[in-house]
Amino acid sequence: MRVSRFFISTLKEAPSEAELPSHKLMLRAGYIKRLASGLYTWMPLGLRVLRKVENVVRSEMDRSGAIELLMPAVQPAELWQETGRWDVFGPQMLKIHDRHDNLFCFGPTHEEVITDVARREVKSYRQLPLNFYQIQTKFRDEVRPRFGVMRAREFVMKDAYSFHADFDSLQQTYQVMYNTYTRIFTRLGLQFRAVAADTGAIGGSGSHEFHVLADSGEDGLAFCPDSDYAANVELAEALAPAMQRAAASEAMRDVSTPSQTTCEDVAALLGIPLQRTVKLLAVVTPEGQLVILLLRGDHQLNEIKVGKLPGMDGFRFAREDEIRAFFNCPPGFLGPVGIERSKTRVIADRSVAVMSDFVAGSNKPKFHTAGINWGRDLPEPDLVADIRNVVAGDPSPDGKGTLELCRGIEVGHIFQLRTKYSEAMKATFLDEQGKAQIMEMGCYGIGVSRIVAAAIEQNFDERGITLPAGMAPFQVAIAPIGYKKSDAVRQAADKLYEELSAAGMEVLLDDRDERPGVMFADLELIGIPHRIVIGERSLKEGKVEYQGRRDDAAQTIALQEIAGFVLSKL
RNA sequence: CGGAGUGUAGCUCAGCCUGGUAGAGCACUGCGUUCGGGACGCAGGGGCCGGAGGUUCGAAUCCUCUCACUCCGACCA
Repeated sequence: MRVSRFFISTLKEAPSEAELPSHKLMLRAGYIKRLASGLYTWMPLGLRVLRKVENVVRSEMDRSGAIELLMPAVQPAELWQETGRWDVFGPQMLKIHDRHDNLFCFGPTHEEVITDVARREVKSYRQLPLNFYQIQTKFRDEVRPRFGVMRAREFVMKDAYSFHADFDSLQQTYQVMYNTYTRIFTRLGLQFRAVAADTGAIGGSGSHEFHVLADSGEDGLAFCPDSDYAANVELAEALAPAMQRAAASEAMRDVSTPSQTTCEDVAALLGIPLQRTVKLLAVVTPEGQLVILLLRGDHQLNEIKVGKLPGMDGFRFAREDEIRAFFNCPPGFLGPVGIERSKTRVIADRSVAVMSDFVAGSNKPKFHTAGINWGRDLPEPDLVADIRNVVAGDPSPDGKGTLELCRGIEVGHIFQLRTKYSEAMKATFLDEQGKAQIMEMGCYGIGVSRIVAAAIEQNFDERGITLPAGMAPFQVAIAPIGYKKSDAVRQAADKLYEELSAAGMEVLLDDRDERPGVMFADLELIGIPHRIVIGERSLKEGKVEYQGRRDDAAQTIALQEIAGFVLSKL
């Protein structure tokens, strides 16, 4: 491709909305342009990168035995009403209606549509197993789109759905997909980790997420360096402390905390470790009951774990007026002592249940209570459960060593759906006995457009994007110095361009006749892995200059050898 | 959804407090000089100062409402 016939629009300064390196660089390099919140145009350069990712995903999916199809982006409401997800999915789903006032949505995912395909098309166990996939634009009306295409509302996803005669078959395909995903992310040159995961709104049983490792990632991951345990923090279990609760040694008494409303401030004032404090969170169940959650001062609530407790699915945090009405005390001084248990439930985290002589709010403004002990000062909790996020240093749930934490960008997620959708939509087949059976299902997603951002998050330097050749928009750039002025340079550049192109390389010839600095800056910013500079000076000696995008310095290569040299690099 | 902040040229931003003819750098057009790391000079084009209402002789500037965007939070009581 000649730059004069292509479209490159780079920026010296990044638009102020961008925060992450990948977002800034994608805007500066002209990969993407923002249209509205969470909506981006893939400009020609960025589209080339997106297509490369798509192609790797497609080739590996094909290789795994999955079969590509393409479903409509717009889906009728009735399908979603069949599975009950029309309401469950909530405001994340973009609902639209046609001229006849029929309801549709712009598909956030395609379980319903594909299950409809399967129940119409699959009659016999002989047709199973099947694994369909598509690469398609999805729309999810995110609460807070951010980081460019990392968390966009409209994005490109590869979604696959498998159908099985039995659970064994599902597990086999699940494992094939696990291996396929591992191959895809390895081929793309990404540093990633597969972790056990929560199933969220998609549902089902077993589930793994694939995360690209990055400090800017929105997900916390827990892993054990001494074993193969790895899980999303949402899911990672905090084991019950091995220690027994110590006997009470202090008398319970109120302490003045005039302006200390957080555990941190109270601990600092009293000169005690944060681990000696307990914080109280008031939540409300869908039935309207106020429930008290207790956590150690240094721990964080895990809302997903709470949501899985009996009666707690769909809980929300109490509003301040509800708190004042219940405790007769403003937030900041709430505690578990003296609570009328008949009106509430007290759920204590496992680590809180073994505490003694602890400090919590007093339910009196400007005071906290110290020396609190279970049994003596208040009844035992109604429920002891794991409701906190694990922290670094917690024992690994598999009993082998301690956990470490890191952050990741979720780029893939595989689920064993089992019969959640096939049952609701009556997707059945006839088994060997001619008896109707419900199909087992799996589903497997990859955030194709997100991968582009995640890959750049792992591959950049102060000059721009440094994507590996498999993902870069072009593989080789030719930068002629004085393209229009020097016949020798122009002829050599054109000839080399033809030669490399004929060899099957994706070559970008910078024939803009720009000054060298401008060319170099652009080519580095947009991330071309290999650059050949042709100038009059070295050309007289039959030489050109080569520099890899990640090299510190250029090297001189004979013009006759450069094609073979670059080819060997690819 | 809650909090904070920002909306002025394609991009980055100044001007606003203290109302009085709308600015700079980059980008863009033309001419010239330059030509191996984002050149220089001269001459240009480009703005309903997010929108609506109000105050005022006069509003980018003050007031009210509204919309959009960004960040933080959505739990730490």
